[in-house]
Order: sequence, then C-alpha cells, then structure tokens
Amino acid sequence: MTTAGQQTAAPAYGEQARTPETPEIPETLDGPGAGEAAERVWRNLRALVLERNERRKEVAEALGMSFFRAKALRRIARRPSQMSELAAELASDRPYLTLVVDDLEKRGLVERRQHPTDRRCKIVSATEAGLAAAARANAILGSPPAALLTLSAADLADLDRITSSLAALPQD
Amino acid sequence: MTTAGQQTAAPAYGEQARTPETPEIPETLDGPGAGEAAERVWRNLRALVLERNERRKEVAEALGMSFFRAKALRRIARRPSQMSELAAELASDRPYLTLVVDDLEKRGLVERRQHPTDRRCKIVSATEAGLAAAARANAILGSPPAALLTLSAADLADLDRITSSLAALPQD
DNA sequence: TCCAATGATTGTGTGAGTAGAACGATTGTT
DNA sequence: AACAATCGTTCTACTCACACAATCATTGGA
Repeated sequence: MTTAGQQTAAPAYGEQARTPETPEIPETLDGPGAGEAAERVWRNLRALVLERNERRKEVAEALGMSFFRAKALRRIARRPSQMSELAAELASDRPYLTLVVDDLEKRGLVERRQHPTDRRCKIVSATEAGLAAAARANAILGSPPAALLTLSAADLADLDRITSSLAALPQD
Repeated sequence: MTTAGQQTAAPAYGEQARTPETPEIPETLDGPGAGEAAERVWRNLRALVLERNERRKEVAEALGMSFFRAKALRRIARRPSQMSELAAELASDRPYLTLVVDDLEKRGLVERRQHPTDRRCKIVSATEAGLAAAARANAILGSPPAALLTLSAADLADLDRITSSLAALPQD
C-alpha cells in the first residue's frame, strides 16, 4: 500500500523538495494504478478546497464574527432547532454553544423561543437579519473558484456528474 | 449572479428545510447553466473534503499534537527553512511559531541550526523521527475517502485528468 | 408521589492561536 | 562609523473553543 508523501531522507537546506509522486496513468485503471490515481485525485481536491480556496477567514471578516459563529448561524438559518440538536450537529460543547447563541442573539441575528410542549427546551431561529447574514456567508463559501470556470463545458459536465454521484452516496 | 443558498423567509420550527437549488443541467453548458453547474460542483467538492472527510482531528490525535503543529512539521519535513519563511507560508504569528518550533524540538521532531552565512537566521529541519511523524500525517491526510474508490475506472480517470489540470493552474 | 433523567445555563479552567511591544544580535546601507 | 533594518525571541494581552462540575427547571418513569 502506498503512503502519500513518504520519504526516506530529509532534504537538506537549499535542495529542491523531492516530489516522489507523478507516476504515469496506466491505460487500464484497474489494479495498482487506480489506487495511485485516487490518491492523486484526493490530493488535488484537498489542495483545491483547502489550500487554494480557504474561505473561512473571508467569511469571518465579512460577518465580523468567528467562523464557528457563522457556521452556527448558517445552520440555524436552514432550520430552527433545539439547542441540543445544534450542539450535536455542530459537534460543539453545549455550554459553549449557549455562549455562541447568546452572542448571535445579542447581535440580533437569532432569537430563542420556548418549545411549545416541553418547557425545558428552547428553539433557536434566525431573524431576518440573521437570514441575510447567513446568505452572505453562503454566497462567499458557495462561489466557485475561478479555476472551475476555466474548465471546458464537457469537463465541467463530467465533474458535475461525478461529484453529484459522490454527494448522493450515503454517509458512512 | 446567483447567490448560493439565498433564502427569502426563515423556515418555521418543524418545517423541512427548503432546498432552493437542484436545477436541471442544460444540454449545452455555455450560458447560465454553466454557473449553476460550477456552483453545484463547488458545493459538492466542499462537502466531500470538509464535511465528510475532515481529517484534522484524526491527524492531531495520531501525532498527539495540535493540527497546526502537525501542519508546521509537514512543511518542515518537505524542506528545511528559515523561521521567517515558515511564518510566511504557514500564515502564522512569528512569536507563536517560535513556541511551536520549541515544542517540536522538545519532542525531538525538528532541530534548529545556524544559517551558514547569516547569523541572524536559524534553519529548521526535521529529524528522522520528525520525518516519520510527518509521513504518518501525510498518510492520514492523503488517503482517499472510500467514496472515491467506488467510482468506475472511467470516472476516476476523468476526475484525475480534470483535477490534475486544475492543480496545474498557476496560483494568483 | 417520588426520584431519575433531561435541557439549558452558569461558572471555572485550560490550551491553542493571534497580535503587538520590546529586546538583543546581526546584517545592510549610507 | 553610524544608523536603519532584519531575524528570532521573550513577554503580555486577548479571543476562541473545549471540557467539566454544578445548578435549576422541567419532564419521564416507576
């Protein structure tokens, strides 16, 4: 099994970094070549999304809040929820989520209401201002990088079809 | 210009979240359809890389250090560098980088040496242990998600070709 | 009726990471 | 020679996010 980026000696200062990969793509991708192709695809995808088009800072600055708050707000804007639901979906500390929702509420972006039938629960929903802020964050995060727009129509269609099929797969 | 995720009214508690997008793909992708396709591709790519295959926590736990430290170590393992170079490439606070390299050094993963001709500069390089740790992080980050392995050989080849061409584009 | 469990909150502590000021050693420029 | 600039470090302050204990109000179950 190949391990991406594996090295056997440290490059010395001033030497060009070694680039262990870039094997030629075999004519048939079944067999060993498919694994290498998948690794290359994954590395390129990660570079595209994480290294070249990191948008979190841009979102945080545009909204004047931490990215985590913006993330929470985007989630709340999608569907009002209980605090416990939010904590679970955001994989967040419940007490800290209380502080985050406090802050969003203070900014007029969300509001808390009593659950209709369970007085222990609070329902958090987005205000109009919150919806607008979430839309701004979504616009930033959702705008494709220029690189995608340089693709030919055929390549974009291929990418669209393939990524949509990947997105349709069940999680886990 | 379309804005991804734009909404006009907040869903009420208990209502299904609205899904404003999923337009049909036009037969020719020039024109308005190309923009929507690119947005969909981008959303799916982000979901694939960020939402479904977030590896930072896994790397941090495997190496027993923060992800930022692992990131710094991976960078140092690629090519020994001056502190100022590292700070620039990692987009980090210089004083904080001193602390991070201190920690990596204490763990025996990197070492500092004097620059051969400029005594102000320190060169940071990875030790054998550091190379091994960086390789572990790279293996975790570099292993493709199972979803990629379910693609047909033709689809994987298409994805490989397209993402490699995207990767080859110059960075702004 | 009584007690366990739940939901949300308050309080405290901690590590990570950013930011700026200041410092000493060294190099670059005039 | 003198001074500006650079490099790396020390120091301090701060926010962010996580973690846990404790609390109170409320609901669920025996």
